[in-house]
Amino acid sequence: MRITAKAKQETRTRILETARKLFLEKGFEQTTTRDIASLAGIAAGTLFNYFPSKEELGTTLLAEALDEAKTDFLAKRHGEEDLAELLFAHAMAGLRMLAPYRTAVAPIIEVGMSPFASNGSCEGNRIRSEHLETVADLIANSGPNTQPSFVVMHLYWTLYLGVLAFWSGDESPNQEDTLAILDQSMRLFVSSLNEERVVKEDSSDE
Amino acid sequence: MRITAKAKQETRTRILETARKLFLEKGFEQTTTRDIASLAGIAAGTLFNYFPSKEELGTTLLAEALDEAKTDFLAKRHGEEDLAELLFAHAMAGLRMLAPYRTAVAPIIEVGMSPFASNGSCEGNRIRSEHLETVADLIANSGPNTQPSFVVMHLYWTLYLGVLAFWSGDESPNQEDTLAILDQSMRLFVSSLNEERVVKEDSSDE
DNA sequence: GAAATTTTGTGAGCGCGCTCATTTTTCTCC
DNA sequence: GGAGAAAAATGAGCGCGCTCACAAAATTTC
Repeated sequence: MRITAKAKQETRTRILETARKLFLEKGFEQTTTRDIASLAGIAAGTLFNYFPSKEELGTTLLAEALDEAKTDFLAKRHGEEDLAELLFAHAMAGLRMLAPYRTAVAPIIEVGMSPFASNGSCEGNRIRSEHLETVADLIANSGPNTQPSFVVMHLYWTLYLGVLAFWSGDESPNQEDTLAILDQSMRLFVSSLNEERVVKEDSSDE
Repeated sequence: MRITAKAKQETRTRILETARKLFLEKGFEQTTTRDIASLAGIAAGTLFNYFPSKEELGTTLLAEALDEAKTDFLAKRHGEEDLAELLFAHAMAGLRMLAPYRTAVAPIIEVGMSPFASNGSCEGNRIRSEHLETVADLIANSGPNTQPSFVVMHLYWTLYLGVLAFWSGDESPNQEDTLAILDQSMRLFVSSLNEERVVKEDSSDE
């Protein structure tokens, strides 16, 4: 049992590494699952014993990178900055880790993480909820209003995806235009948060 | 030549009507191009003489609805309201016309109108640029700063897509939650516009 | 260690969107 | 109206993601 479990794990990572290699080499859509399978030394169907879809293979790679980014971010001390700066740093940590995939991620993010209900990628959902959880924590630690509404969180995710979309196609040197958009998006988000706080205070009279 | 041109037009609209019917009946992804073709009385391949892709068939339907919405919106007088209200009304006009498609649009919008560069649907691009053009006009007529930056327009499109995404899955009665999100999004956008105006005024000193 | 059982691997094949060589129809010109 | 050219329709077929009936291998049971 031990041997088999280990072998399975090895196959899984071999598939992941092969997929990463090919996605980066030829792009996500130009890489076929048969390509990945044959280069990984397994049958075409076997790949789907390990990952339910090609999409999920992609999101798993992104999730790995973003998990690492999250660890990095939480390891650093972020004591005195204001919320907008924290959110900026948080998103930047993710972009840094995703950097190698930048030009290849668009199709993966587009359908794997989109706010449209259709999406069913479970790794994509995990990425979203983990990211939003961190954001909610940062908000909670920054002011009196502990629980941001789901409307606000939807707004955040919209803005974040907009940044990712821009970033994935950003042709400016070192993607510096992305920094401007990210900065503006996060500050805008914080201001909408503050507005909601005011509204809540108002309505708490009744 | 006349006769053929007319026949072609008829076939084209028959395809569109058939597609609309089936998309609404079974959803976009559950409808195959063969379904559409056979119900429209043409061969499978003929469909692609009229539309380059299934995706384009979908975006064409949306574009029709949104064109009509635009006409409706521009016909009404919008004299005294402030910019946020105008933008709200503009977006609402679109949502009203898209209403029948609400639960079916997600996959079409997701890939046809997404801000991700990958997308190549030409009707989708037309929808975006027409919509943004109207928005830019509304902005221009509302204040001194005639030309909003492309960063701002990107932000607008991000927020608008976020609203569409929410709306397509909104389970609240009459999608009233969508109204709240739309309102908040548009007001947020306007406030970011004003911020940019201030910044521009500041930097115009140098 | 053989038999039974469970787990894992396999690849032929399905249905999809879409292409393209070919056939069929329509138009043009005398 | 018949010959030739142009336009349009056709459907067999491709490559894709993915499934599934079956085979092979590993594990458990005796």
